[in-house]
Amino acid sequence: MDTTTDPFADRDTANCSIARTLEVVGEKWTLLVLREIWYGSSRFTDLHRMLGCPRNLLAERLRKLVEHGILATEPYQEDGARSRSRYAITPKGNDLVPAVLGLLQWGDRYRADPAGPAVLTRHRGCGGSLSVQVRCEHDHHVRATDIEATPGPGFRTRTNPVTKSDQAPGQTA
Amino acid sequence: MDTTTDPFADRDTANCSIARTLEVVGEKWTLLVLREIWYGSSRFTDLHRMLGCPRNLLAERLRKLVEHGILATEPYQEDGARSRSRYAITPKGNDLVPAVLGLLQWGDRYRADPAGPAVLTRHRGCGGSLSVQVRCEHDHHVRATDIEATPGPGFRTRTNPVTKSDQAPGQTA
DNA sequence: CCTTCTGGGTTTACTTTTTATACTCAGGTG
DNA sequence: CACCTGAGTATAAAAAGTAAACCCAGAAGG
Repeated sequence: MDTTTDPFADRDTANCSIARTLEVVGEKWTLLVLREIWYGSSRFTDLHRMLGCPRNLLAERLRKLVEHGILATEPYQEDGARSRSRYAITPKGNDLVPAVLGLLQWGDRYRADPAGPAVLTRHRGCGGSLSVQVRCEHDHHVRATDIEATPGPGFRTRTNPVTKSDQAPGQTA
Repeated sequence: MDTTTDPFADRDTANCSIARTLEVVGEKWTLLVLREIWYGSSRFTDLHRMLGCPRNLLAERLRKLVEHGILATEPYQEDGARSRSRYAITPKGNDLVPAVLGLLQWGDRYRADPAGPAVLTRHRGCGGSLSVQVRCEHDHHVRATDIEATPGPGFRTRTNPVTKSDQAPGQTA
């Protein structure tokens, strides 16, 4: 590792989209709440029964997911009952599917039940089983070892809060 | 939701590959440790400096990742120094790339710096930028709303710990 | 041989999250 | 009016995370 010329060695690690995503969905239960909603639950009590998590945490997680526009509440009414609200996934929430399916795929490969995966995912209609893939814009399959990370437009170093194109290399700590 | 015929309504939610994956990599800092290693760090001190996380947590996370075969330690030696060990990602660890890139992609879309993503990922060689995609085995692009989940071979209900075709009902716990 | 330095941790005291369980509140039903 | 249900709040105890000090092995200097 050449730390003197690698711009990453001095980058501002707080400015990271992985970290920012985890700030929203990285707490315990959050991704599992979404899982249950994808699997068909939508009401507080159902989510609580399926997850077995503390009720206050469930309430808090739902609030945060709604705040961030990943879930939306919509009113519903069972007859002979007052109107209540339930939780539905939004398109922004659905954009988390590749990430979560990536976790599912890894778990299926390395940590599934001896009998096999508990859940199979299929393309509705065509019925084909799914996989999460990394592709480049020329549609090549990209293996982990063929990924190259470079500074983007929002890149910042620790010492230089904003990196513009004419930026001189910063010094190490 | 028809809870009387939906097998998912009574499924054993603990038997889930998403949950099992999160047991390994779902704790705070774990995925960020992997991020740093993908970005090029490998030594304890470098990881600690980049992440700014508590040293004991870093040690614990590294231990767990090694235990699970996601990282491996390998000895290295700078001259005039004793041999130490550093951390390298394994193929099993690299299989987490789609999931993590999924998180990155979501963060880039919804929570990036106003200037744009801090980091660009490219296909080495071809240079094309990357995307994480869900595809079916017939290579169709699959949108979140076109995903269907069905019970797989390891499927269990709460009341039936193991679901085989001929299974008699067992007791819980 | 003794002291100091460095990388790679461990210990400890403290704060924040999570957990479990009890309680509340707004309608609707008998 | 008492009671039930879904959807939460409140609260106390346990677990996880944090910050900062401490430790240890070997190399280097004196």
